[in-house]
Amino acid sequence: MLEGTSTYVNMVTVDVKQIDVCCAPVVASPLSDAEAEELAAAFKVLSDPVRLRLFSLIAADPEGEVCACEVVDVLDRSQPTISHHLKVLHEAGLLDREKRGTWVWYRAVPARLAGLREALSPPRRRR
Amino acid sequence: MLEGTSTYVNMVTVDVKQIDVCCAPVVASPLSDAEAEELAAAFKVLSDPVRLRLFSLIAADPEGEVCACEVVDVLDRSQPTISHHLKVLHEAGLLDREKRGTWVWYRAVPARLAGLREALSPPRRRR
DNA sequence: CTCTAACATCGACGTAGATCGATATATGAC
DNA sequence: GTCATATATCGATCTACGTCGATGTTAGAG
Repeated sequence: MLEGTSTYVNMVTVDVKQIDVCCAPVVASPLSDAEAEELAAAFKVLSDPVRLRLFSLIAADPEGEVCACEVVDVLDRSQPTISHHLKVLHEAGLLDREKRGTWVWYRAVPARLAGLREALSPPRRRR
Repeated sequence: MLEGTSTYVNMVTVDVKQIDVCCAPVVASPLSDAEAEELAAAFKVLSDPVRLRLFSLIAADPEGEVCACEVVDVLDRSQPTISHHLKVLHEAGLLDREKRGTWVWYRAVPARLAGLREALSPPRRRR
């Protein structure tokens, strides 16, 4: 839900996937091919150090949001590279994006992170 | 600690690094360069669908351990490819490895998964 | 010893992706 | 309108890595 991508009719539409809780716990039962693809794609987004630092920078910010202009100079990468990584994080549902005038502000999406954490959760205790 | 890798003597052994809790929560404070590198490397291991299915297959097994010979035919990959992925998972500390005769048995390492889950945890509540 | 099966290693190939400079687009100031 | 700044897109380059066939290694059976 949310994030509607294309509305009702979506013919091909590779994604729609990423959204939401993402996946059942890896440890609970063997992942299907589709589940594995989806989860792997999510972790791939987190598998780059620059993206991790970008996300961390924004998620840990006391104001709760950060202007892109602030992070461009912090890490040792060019502006196009930073822009690229922010886009990847946004498309993965990890960052919310809001344009105000010339600037773009980013906020972390805690629910998305929680979804990934769920996938790493231990199985339900049996009694 | 734990995770002794090969028993006492292990000569070359590139790692030793990865071990343990891995990283402070991403959301708590901005990651350092080193922390980001380490965490990214960990997530990279989980960013391949075949590896995820392999790990899931083993972690979800009721016996708690799985022979490599059982998983070779399950996924649609060659034996060298499966062997490669099992090695990556083992070196990342996600799988324990025990050779018995001709066969090799793998077990999931829950603590390692918990470490990664920690890194995705929300920050401590303030009061 | 020979033979066979399980697993690992090697080398090569193909694709994905991180990076940058150049350039395009958008917004506000003047 | 012009100009400057913030951000996005494009195209090219370089490297990382998933994959496989061929081959090597180890272990048990006979």
